[in-house]
Amino acid sequence: MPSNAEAAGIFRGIADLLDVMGEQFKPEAYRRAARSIDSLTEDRAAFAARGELRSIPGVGDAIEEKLKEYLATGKIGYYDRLQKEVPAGVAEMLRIPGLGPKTARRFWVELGIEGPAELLSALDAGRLVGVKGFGEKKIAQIRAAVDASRTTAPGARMPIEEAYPIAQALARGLREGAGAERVEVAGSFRRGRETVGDLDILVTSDDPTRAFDVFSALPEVKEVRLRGGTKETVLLQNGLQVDLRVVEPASFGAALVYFTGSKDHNVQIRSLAKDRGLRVNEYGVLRGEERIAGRTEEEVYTALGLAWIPPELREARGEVEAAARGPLPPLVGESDLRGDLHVHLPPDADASTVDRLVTVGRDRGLSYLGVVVGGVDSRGVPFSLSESARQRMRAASTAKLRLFSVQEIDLPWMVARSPDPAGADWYVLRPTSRSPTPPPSAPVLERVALLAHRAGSGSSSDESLPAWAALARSAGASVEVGPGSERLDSNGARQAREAGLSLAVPTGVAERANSPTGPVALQFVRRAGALPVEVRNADGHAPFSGGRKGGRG
DNA sequence: GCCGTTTTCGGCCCGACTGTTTTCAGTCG
Repeated sequence: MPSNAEAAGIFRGIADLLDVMGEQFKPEAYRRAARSIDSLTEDRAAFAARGELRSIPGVGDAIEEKLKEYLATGKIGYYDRLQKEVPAGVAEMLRIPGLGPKTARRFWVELGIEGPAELLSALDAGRLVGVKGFGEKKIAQIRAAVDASRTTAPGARMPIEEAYPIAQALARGLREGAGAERVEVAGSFRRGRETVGDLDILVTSDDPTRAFDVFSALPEVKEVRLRGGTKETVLLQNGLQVDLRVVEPASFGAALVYFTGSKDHNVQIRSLAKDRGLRVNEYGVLRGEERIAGRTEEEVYTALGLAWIPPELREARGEVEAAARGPLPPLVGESDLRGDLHVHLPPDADASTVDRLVTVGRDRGLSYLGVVVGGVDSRGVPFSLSESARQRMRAASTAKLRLFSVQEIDLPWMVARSPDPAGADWYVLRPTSRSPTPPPSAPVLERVALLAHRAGSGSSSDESLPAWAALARSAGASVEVGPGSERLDSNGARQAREAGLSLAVPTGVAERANSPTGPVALQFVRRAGALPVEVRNADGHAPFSGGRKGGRG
């Protein structure tokens, strides 16, 4: 079955080839369609079946025809024809940073260079020397970029939970060292995308040079790529690229909107502004030369006649139209969380671990915690919380913060042995590698609060999800959303939500203070558009709290 | 190639940065 990602990939390939051929607007049109198809939560085929391909933003007559052709034959003739016109290597040269379609075309047409390898030998042979527009620096720059692109995978994206501590450290370094009043990490990081390609950091400072100096000297930074009056680009030790921009306070909101994106969201609000005789850029909303908004994001959206839109929703999926109609319903937020259904303590947890958990839980304003007291670990080995920790759970559970015991069950294990009914207040079902999809006759237990379902590795269509959804529904269980291999990503969460399932968010309450789990999980459910009422641990009641006393071990 | 509460044709975001330039082209985000 051809996937959305494959179709999007072909359209990107078409865009690259058209770029090299010197087309003006078609490449962007194909890329826009590709982005749109990539972000679909429903398989494209389902749209085709209902004749709704045209409802996908960026898909018109021509691209609809090509999608239909792809669905029917698995190929797109137009792409095949283009590939015959342009050598594959010419489009490959676009992957080299700093080398765009104009240059690739010139190399190909004027110098007969048909790919990165030939480019390298041309450089070695000195064939670029004396060519108009190619000075000494430019040639050195191209060589460095070609060399770098052979060793590092271009376009590699980093999981957001991996980027999170790095972003926190950079922001902290800027706050402490550069005296920046406001520091905000924008880009896809702020939108809570599963992966980030780079980081965009915005700061306010009246001394940009000092901010750049401080930033370049942070231990995470490997080298400075470029530095101008308002912007610096660096490469981190781990290969991640980070852009730092210094903006004045009167423009901070506009810059935040601009650099948070997404690209398609920005395009949409710009065209909206144009309709109203306004202009939006990273400095503000302008009527003629007069800046009418820019200090805060709210100001910017209001000036455009829009309600403020949470960053997680800024993907040009209808959020602009909704914000034009009025305020958006508030998405689930940190302050809505009442408890955690699924808290893991470390293997050596004792009474003092429980005490620390209680302190953090109280500080976070939570009113219940379901602590895992036993189950099977990822290797299939049974584990059990120590007796001293269990005793402290019973003692420390209060009306204000109740502690519940949770038993984890993985599916084959559950089929083989029924769990001790007295052992837990509720259960968490965990799939294992041995049970990718539940059997139709999977037994249904009582008091299953949570299904920790493996995410479809970031793909937008997860074929096993319907089976898991059916199991969750029949068990009355919620599905866990968040980073990691046993939780749904935001696409999965959106699908689950559209299927009417309730969601659950880990709080990261038992993890170290700057752990990404809680904040990233919250971003994922928000990207799925979840309201507090759709999130089980945000609805004010502990699951099954009426029937049993907490703290049984 | 897409799109439209002014348009079915004529637009298509726009500013920063770099390098090779004497006023700009290319790339990037």
